[in-house]
Amino acid sequence: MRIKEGDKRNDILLASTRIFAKVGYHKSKVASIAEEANVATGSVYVYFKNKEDILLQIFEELWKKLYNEFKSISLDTSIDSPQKIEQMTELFFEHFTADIDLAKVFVNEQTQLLNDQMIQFSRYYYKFLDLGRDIVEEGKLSGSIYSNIDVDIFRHFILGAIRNLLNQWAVEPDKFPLDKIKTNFKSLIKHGILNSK
Amino acid sequence: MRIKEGDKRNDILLASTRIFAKVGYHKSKVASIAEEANVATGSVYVYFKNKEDILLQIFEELWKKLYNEFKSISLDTSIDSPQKIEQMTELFFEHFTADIDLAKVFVNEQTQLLNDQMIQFSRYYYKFLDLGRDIVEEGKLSGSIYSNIDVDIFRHFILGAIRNLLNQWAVEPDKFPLDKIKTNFKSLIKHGILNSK
Amino acid sequence: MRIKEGDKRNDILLASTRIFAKVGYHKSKVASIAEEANVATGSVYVYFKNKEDILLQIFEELWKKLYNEFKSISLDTSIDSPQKIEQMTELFFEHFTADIDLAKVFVNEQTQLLNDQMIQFSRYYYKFLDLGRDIVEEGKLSGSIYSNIDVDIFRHFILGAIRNLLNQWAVEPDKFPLDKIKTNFKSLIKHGILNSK
Amino acid sequence: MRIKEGDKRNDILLASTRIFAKVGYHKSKVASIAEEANVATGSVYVYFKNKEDILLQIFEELWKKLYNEFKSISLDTSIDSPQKIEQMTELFFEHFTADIDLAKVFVNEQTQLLNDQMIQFSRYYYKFLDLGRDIVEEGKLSGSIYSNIDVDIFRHFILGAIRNLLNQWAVEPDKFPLDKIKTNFKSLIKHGILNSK
DNA sequence: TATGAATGAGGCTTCATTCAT
DNA sequence: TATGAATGAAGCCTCATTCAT
Repeated sequence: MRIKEGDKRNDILLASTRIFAKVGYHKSKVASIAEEANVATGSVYVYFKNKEDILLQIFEELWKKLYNEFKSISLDTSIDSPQKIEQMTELFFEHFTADIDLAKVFVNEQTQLLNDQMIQFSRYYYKFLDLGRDIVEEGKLSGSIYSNIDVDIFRHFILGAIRNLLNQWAVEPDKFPLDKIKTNFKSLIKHGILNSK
Repeated sequence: MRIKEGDKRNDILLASTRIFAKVGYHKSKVASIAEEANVATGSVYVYFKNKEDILLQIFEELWKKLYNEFKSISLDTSIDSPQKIEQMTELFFEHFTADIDLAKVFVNEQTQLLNDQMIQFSRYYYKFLDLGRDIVEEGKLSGSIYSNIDVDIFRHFILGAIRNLLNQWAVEPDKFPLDKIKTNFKSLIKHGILNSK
Repeated sequence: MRIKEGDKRNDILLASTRIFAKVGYHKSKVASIAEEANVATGSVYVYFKNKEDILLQIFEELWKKLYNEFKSISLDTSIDSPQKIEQMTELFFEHFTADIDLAKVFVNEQTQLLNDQMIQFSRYYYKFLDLGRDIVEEGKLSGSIYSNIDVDIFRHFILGAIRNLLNQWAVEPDKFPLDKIKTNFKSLIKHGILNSK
Repeated sequence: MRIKEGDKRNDILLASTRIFAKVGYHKSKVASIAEEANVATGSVYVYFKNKEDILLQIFEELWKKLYNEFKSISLDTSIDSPQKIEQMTELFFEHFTADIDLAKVFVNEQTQLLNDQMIQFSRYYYKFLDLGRDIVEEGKLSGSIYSNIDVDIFRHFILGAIRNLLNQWAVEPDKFPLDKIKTNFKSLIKHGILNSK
């Protein structure tokens, strides 16, 4: 007996994340998702338009949450731009390492889906990207960040790097412990590799 | 008129790269590949075990070439480690921007394939990664690269960043001109974002 | 209007028997079976693992029925062993001549399937063979059957003979009327051909 | 280097018999046959119209040989009908037990092929059957064989029994040693099972 | 005759989606 | 809403046969 309405939709989202993480979106079967969610196959179509819609909704929820968390950092006037980037990075890693299946889905499915379904993809993702831009712009203006850095390129630089490190962590958590990843990541973003001393 | 040996296999590889780039591996149909290659459907199976094998062979050829090109840079004793990294980056961008379809396939399909078929995936990729490690180690020893950088993490940091930038370039070449990407990328890798004045 | 449960599975079994009888198992197409059963192609796979499974299930049902019918004869203590053999023969012919398609499938497909899928083949067939052995052993002990007859050989002797006669009847029913077959068969089994006067 | 012409055709026939015996006619691939025969795939079609033709030719050679061997027995006036049947039985077993692959092909493929290709099937098989009829008729006339036996039915009775016993021998030679099969078979044909003492 | 790469029709099976209940 | 049996379009792959050499 379900506690309240809406549970079923969420069960399906959670089950899908698990299944997508395990075998990949294209090899996942709607029937398996339904089974994993303890729901009838047909019920999936009560809550979602089709299989792709499930994936889109996973990303919708993901970016909605991330955007909202990031927004408060973005609006904080007590810290400077590089600190904001560091906090956002921290938050980003935290969010995904708390849910390894979600991390795998993000790493493996977002690029393709984005290329295919640019129009329908979560607006929150684009708003999230905008937040990033604003923060970097702010840093460039205040002089804390190199002024010659292209904001758009930097955003995709950093996202790509994070994504790949998350993937390595998800695949081999022992070889890539989170602390080490985060420390190195922050250092690389801030100072690069050159020992300019 | 029979075409001389070897051509058909290559025709199929080229056609597959085009098709995979356009619609993605999973949505590609073997029949479409055959048509694009001007070959009968069955001929695909003369040269490849199955559809996945085509993708594996694309990566085999890709990494074999890249590894060999990178090896000569790696062995060059006249340049230091940061310069090697810069040259390798340059070569990497060149290789993929010369073949936008190959770039798309690399960006969109490699991670999933690697997760699924770790064992069968091109050994040259792993040898390529090893080259990268050696160069960074060398730089750390010689003092030109920060000694606290973890080599494994750095390799995946840089690869992820490049991959995502290649993707942006492939999707919106006008918004992400190659020169701008390369300049920014090199600067970010070398010095990071902090304006240390 | 959905048909009540159980019907579709049986429809498919009956349709398969007809199709297998007409063109042989290997030349039968799943699509034809589905059409003959007034069912969608995919529905076949709701009830059966694959095409071979249909054939296995046909034999499963066949030998289950035959075994159960034979068991009651076997247990009857009011008749002696030769009479039991006669009754079983009678029943055997009856069962197959009542369903000529089933007869054809039995005649044409069982040996190959048995050689290929010994493990999955109906256990009822082996239990049926055991019943035959028990009856002959019983006859040998009571003295009504030659004691020098090897039971295993006799079982396969008689089965082979019946099978081939069923085949002739199925192919040319006019040339091989059932009564004649049965009379001759029983006589041959009992007394052989020698006119020992 | 081949010794003489005609070898290749025979190589293919022998290879086919082996392959058909091992996996069954329908599951045999022409390419496998060619490989087994050390011949190119295309060469098979130099000597045979198609795959089915190979099977037909195997049976053509088989029944031609058997017919010729049986004819001399049939014409021998020094032995009576039951003795002829015994000799033919002996010959039959000898022929197949000398070539277990041929036995398997005979057992598993003849019935289906006969049902499908009645017209093209070896005339020698029908002539062989005729020999059998003549001998039995002769026995009935001379009084050595029960006069109420139907010749056609008897022929198929005996062929079916032999075929099934050959199959058992081919599958489990240890459980069904040839001597035992032959002794029992002859006894059953001659006297049946009833202990009429 | 001999070859074996090339062909492409065809079949089995899968699985997202529907719909009668 | 919820179900899950039923659907049938679609795709991968096989393999008998051909044919240019």
